[in-house]
Amino acid sequence: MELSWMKTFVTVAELGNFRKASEALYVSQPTVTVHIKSLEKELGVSLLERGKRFVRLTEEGRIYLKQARQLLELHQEGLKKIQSYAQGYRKSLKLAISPLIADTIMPFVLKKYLENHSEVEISVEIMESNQIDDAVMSE
Amino acid sequence: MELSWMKTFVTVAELGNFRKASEALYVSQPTVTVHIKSLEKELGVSLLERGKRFVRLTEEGRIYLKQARQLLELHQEGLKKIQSYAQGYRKSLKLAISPLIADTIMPFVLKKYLENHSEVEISVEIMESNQIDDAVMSE
DNA sequence: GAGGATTACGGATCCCGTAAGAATG
DNA sequence: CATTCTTACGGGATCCGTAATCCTC
Repeated sequence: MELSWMKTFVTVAELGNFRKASEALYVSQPTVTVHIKSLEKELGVSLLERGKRFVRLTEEGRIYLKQARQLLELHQEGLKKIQSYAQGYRKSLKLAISPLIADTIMPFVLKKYLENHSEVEISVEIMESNQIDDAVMSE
Repeated sequence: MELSWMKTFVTVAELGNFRKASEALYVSQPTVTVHIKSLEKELGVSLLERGKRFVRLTEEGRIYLKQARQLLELHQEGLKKIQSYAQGYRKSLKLAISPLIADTIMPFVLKKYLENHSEVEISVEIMESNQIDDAVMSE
């Protein structure tokens, strides 16, 4: 299942016209036909009713349109999320430290850090040094 | 963007192992490698950290895993919804009728119908006969 | 004949599996 | 040398655009 098929379908549904959709998506008209057919074949239902001089959604098409929109939306969100993260944005930081450090150095270091990174959410777990290795490995 | 890549990724993440994933998905091991690489390339981030003797999610991977799961779930729901509909299940019925009918025949017919189809949700719109044609055409 | 969708078709690309390679323990 | 992931490679399928066809106005 190819997401671009859904995008094509949604575009056709919105523009009500294969040619306009092909222009909006910068592909040829036959490609639109093929995308729609592929989608219909994979779903096993007919999504668009090809009238004489118009294209209309079938009831199945109307139902699936909602789904496809949600899916594409979710996908876009995912892309955004993952890429903003990759660009360096962080919102949480997990720390595992030994009891000794936790009582002595850490409070001071943490205070300093948060002064400069107030947007970062920090969670601290206190455990023995020899457990930290495993904890990190197993995330 | 191919949904099967996400499926492969989720499977690898769950099984923590390319080979096991390949067996679970009934594909060869290289195919798993390729799917993951394709996904990583398209997202522009590294999802899995290939250790010497293990495979682990990167932070990006952890974030995207949630997304991918949601997306696949949504997709499954969509398939189910559309196919149960195609099998004949209906839950709503829209009617457009003229004022005269609405006052005379319709109430009786509707009552009868609902006695036998209690699961169907009906919405009635009253409009002039000559408008009904256009309304149906434009859905 | 203009406009819009489908079908036909050819070349480029992609996809998957097999085989070989690399790295680890 | 057993296990596991990656790279190489070849044949088949797929994908897209151009061109031709169909159909309606």
